[in-house]
Amino acid sequence: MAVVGPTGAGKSALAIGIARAVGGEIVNGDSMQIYRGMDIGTAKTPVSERHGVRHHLLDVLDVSEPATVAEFQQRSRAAIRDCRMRGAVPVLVGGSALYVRAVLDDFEFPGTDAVVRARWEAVLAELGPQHLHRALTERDPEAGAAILPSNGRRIVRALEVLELTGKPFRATLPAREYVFGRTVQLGIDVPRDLLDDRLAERVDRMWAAGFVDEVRRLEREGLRRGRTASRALGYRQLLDFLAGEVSEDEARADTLRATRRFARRQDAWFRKDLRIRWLPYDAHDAVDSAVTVVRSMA
RNA sequence: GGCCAGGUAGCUCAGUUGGUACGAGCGUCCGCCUGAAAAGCGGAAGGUCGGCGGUUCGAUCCCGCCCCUGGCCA
Repeated sequence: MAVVGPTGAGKSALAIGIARAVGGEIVNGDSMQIYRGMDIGTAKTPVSERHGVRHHLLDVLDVSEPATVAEFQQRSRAAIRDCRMRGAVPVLVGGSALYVRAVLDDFEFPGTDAVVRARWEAVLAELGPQHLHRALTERDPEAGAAILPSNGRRIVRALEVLELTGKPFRATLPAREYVFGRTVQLGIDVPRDLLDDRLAERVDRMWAAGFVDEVRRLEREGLRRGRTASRALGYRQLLDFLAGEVSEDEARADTLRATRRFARRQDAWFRKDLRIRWLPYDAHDAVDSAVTVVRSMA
């Protein structure tokens, strides 16, 4: 079972409720909660609120290490298999839509090579995305047509895959088909204006809980050089503040803005997945209905 | 009460020496997304240019009055 929805919708609490009711375990599907020490800013469920439910893939990376979807996919699937083998219901709690899909659906990642990647990135930095896009179109017209000339990141990856595999880069997402049997996704539905209010409160709470100090501490542990972790919501803005580039108030306002934008994007992404069963955010019987679903599949 | 600055997109502000507002950033809405995805990229919708009157062939830009905001002076 997967619990999805925009950030701040209440996924973690619902998932823990479900896990307790059916003898399940939580598998983290959040790209930033996998980092050790990123607690306040990622709204990681404190141990005291986990009610003894086992959590997988939390705190497994150092902030200076990069995270990747492919690696996450492997680890997450391993955790799910492990749960199933022990008879526990794995509950994937997903804030990161791509991560969730990479786990549940038939995603195959063609591999990567740091040297090849670095070379194309150097070309990108020097000549710009338009130039690279022409190079891509020459070698793989379909990928060239599917990827916008302004999107340097995707162009680089396409060229990397092309060079590595010698085969054209499939620039479109695979079909929505579960790889595991008996899979269900539950979405938490929150009206946007209400979500906006909640996110504002959440940012306030983070600040009150010492978010700035958390980032200051992580900065000493190498957050700034962490390719992935340094881009996390709030962390990025606070690093700018600590570097003296913006005021703390600006960092805070910007964090809220970015969080809202993110919530909208994630919501849009999940909405398109018609397999998701949506529950109202304030449904009192959410755990019960989830349990019914799980039982019906057993 | 007087003086100064200002009133242009939801917000912050550009701009037009009078001839259909070239606007920008942010926000909003929508779309794309396969090894950085809490990332990256794109598209769209929004404006009686404070109000009224005058000058003019024509005023957001000129003149008058009024209203509002901020600052200074009394």
